[in-house]
Amino acid sequence: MLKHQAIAAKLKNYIEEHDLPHGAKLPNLTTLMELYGTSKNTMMQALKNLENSHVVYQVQGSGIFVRRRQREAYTPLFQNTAGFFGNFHEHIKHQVLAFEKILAPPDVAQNLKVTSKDSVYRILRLQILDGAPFCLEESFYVVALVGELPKSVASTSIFSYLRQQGLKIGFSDKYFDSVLLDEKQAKALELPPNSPALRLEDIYYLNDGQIFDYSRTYCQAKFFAQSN
Amino acid sequence: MLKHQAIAAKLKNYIEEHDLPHGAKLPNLTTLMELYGTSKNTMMQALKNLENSHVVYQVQGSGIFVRRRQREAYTPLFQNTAGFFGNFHEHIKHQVLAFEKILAPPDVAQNLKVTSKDSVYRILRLQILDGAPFCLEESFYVVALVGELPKSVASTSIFSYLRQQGLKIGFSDKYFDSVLLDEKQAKALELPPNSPALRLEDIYYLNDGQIFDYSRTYCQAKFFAQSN
DNA sequence: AAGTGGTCTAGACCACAAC
DNA sequence: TTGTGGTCTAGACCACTTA
Repeated sequence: MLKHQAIAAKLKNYIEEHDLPHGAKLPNLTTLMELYGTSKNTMMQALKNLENSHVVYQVQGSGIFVRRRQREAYTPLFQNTAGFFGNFHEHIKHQVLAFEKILAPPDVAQNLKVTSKDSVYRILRLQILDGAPFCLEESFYVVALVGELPKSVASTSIFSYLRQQGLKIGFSDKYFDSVLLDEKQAKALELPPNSPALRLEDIYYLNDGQIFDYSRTYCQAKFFAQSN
Repeated sequence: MLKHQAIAAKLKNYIEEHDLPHGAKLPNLTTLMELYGTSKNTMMQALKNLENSHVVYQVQGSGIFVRRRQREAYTPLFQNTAGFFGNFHEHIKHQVLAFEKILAPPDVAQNLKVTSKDSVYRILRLQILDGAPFCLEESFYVVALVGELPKSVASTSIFSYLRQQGLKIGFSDKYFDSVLLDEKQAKALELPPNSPALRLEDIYYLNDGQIFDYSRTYCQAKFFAQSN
């Protein structure tokens, strides 16, 4: 763990443990630097992390203050630098509805930038959070890049497995809009048909810029995002 | 303009002018530092900007590469550090459907953290992009914080006006989910009733942590966001 | 082993806010 | 005017990739 991340975590903990209210003033930069035994640059970076994750806000010439958000029940759209549902992986269970190796359908091939003669894994899963259906996810992995996948990985975190296999996951493009669920989707999510839902499309790249995963996720959750 | 921002802008320009493809390798860090006459830290910061705005990706031990996204027609959910629709303000026209000073309705008062005896401006606007309805926005401003607003500001950028008046706008919380449009909303947006749409709720804070604006926006656009 | 990105430091200097 | 956050630099040292 990097030093600035460790410092950010400590400061965040301090704020949560002491339950500091919105607007509470923290010690000034110099004091924080001494407190955490670090340089100005590193302390600033730790504070920037916390600013980006809604924990503090900084006002030039004035001070550093605690930031609290109003609604706690919303799901963060992006968890810091982790991917979608970064910190939620632990709480989410997967029910595998389909696991097959097929030739890439045309639209999938296009998104993965492969030909329709290339093999992909198609995995359809229901994500379950606290016992209730949360998201319906259909994902496609390029066999040539991820290698052979045992069926058992589908019920856990596929990304963790791939990382263990030595794959270097880089970054992703995320596209989303609002749609009506069709009958099948609604049924899987235990919602009435024609319910509105968020559709999220992800294109995941390896470290070296190659696309290895395309996925479509449907969910009705309420999301939260931050901006400065 | 900060040095690292200026450098980021130049490098981005260079990539676009030369239409470099996804995966094209850029000069190494040391070379870039010399090229732009700056220090390692500042160059890294410029590159981080570009990484966050999807222009490049960096691979430790390997190099710095051009990143291009697949779909260009999507609206960025967050434009760099600017707010929602940061760079789009110029292209958006506003059709004012309501402009009134009222006592804060209960739900609005709660979101603004004021009492229902406090006055707020209620402004209902249709945002028009390239001649077509794009978003329907209902926003509430705390009179005690923003002062008297001339009705004419509603047809332009209210935030620009407030900044001119000396208000320091700080940050915002953004909540969103997917809903069905009711008849009125659909009609305003020229969509069939019961169309699905994205609902975005924003709570805007001043520099000093006070809430001055709460707004609800409905739109059917396709959005784009990035993650690393 | 050589090359490339990434983190951290110490200190100079700048910009804004509060008094 | 003083205090506070914010930017930039130069250089040491670390971590990863490539060959």
